[in-house]
Amino acid sequence: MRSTWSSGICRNQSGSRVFNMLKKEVLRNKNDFSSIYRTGRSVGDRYVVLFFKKNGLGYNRTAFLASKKVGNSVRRNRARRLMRESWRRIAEDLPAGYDFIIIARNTINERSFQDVSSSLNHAVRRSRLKEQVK
RNA sequence: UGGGUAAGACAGACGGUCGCGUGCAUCUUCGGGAUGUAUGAGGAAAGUCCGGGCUCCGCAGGGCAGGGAUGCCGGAUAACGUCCGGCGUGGGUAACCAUAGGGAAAGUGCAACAGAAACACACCGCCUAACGGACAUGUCCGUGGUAAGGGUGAAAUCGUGAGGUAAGAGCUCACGGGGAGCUGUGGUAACACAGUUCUCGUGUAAACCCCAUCCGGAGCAAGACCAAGAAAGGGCUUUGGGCUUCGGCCCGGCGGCGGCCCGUCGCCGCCCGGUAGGUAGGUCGCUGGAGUCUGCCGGUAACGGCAGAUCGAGAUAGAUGAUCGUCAGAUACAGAACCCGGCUUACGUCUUGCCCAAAGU
RNA sequence: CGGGGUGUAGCGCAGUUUGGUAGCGCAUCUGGUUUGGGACCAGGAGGCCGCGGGUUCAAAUCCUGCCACCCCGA
Repeated sequence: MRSTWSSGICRNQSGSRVFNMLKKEVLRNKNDFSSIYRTGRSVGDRYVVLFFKKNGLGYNRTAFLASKKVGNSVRRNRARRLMRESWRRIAEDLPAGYDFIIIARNTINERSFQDVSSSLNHAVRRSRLKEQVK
């Protein structure tokens, strides 16, 4: 009876599915990465940098990166988890057919979920993706 | 109470909501979908410093040289450079801690600068008994003796006292110190203690070396398989030499087996780009093992034996997060990547034993 | 994840094998030369030899732990 208690957040009752990241929505090919870096657009904010580009598919693909500049593996994992959780809450409002790369800056250390989430929201707003769709 | 020292434990818990990996079951539009359920990082997962398992190099073989590692004794272990218990040495008021700790009377090398001299020494100093010379009955010069004193140095011939002497010297003696040999006692042994004989110039082997013991190379990106794309074609000629019963055998060449030899395995002409590998993907390897827990027994201990119970990650751009509440308060170092045993390094909280100091009873 | 290498003056490098003096080039500073500058000439300063222990009388060098950077392997 999950749909009963989660009716406010989950869209099962209203017909659309719950947002989960499927495996095909993970960006992993090396050529796609260099293509996005070369010809895609980018938006930077205080804690994250967002790259994006149209991919010609009917769905979005996303990658979360934290380089060694961020810190050791614990800090890198923490950064990616915060970014992924933030992304999960806004991803279904984004237009379909894009590739995204979300990169952690080293300022992300010691930051709370609230900080990272608002930073990522700010970056998405500045990217004007939603206006482009309209 | 303060300081120190040793050993051990934990690594927030519980509940609500959303989210993630994997196993299993069911459904399925077969999609790396859905639902349910179980489970889901560490004491160091780290550094990659050692030791193994496993895989490939055909087997992992022998000898030699060379190289590497270890190095008190006994034990533990699959093994170790690890661990345990002892011995010696050093440090600390103590509890306790550290210890690459074999051999320098097998040989070679090195010891800068300073200093006269660093396997043997005479610069200053002391003496000149013996020998030679001069003046002349005592001095000077030569020659020679001397390591007690000065000075140099990290290090200079065992220390103190007495005898002795021309002056001195383990030259002699007393006491003390070091080393080697022998004997005895205790101990499995390292070693300790006692006696006795001889002896008294250093350090360095984390310098070469000697002695004893051990060591093949790479590493899961090892390696195996699957399907896909692409290529497996042509020419010159008779294809290492010999024998042949046409199966092969002997010799030779090339290559592999970390170096050489032995041994062994594979291959055998030339040319045309000239050979069979390369690219990206998937599956396996991939977690049940020197496993974990409990009890009993043996052992000072490391550890071992027996019995019972139990299954606790397996990702592949890489799964543990977000948020709310309660507990007095809530966290440092930090994330499995083939698997184990250690070492080292990083680090929060708590408990216990012991030592020192001060005060009180 | 695994394998290998390098850290010496502001920069680029010797010296480490065989332990005792830390050196070279460029840059920098001072003086000379020039009307001035460059070039040239002469002189000087600048180093806890990546960090911590150990061996040794003595360590950049030998041994042993850390740290940082770089390279290679699908």
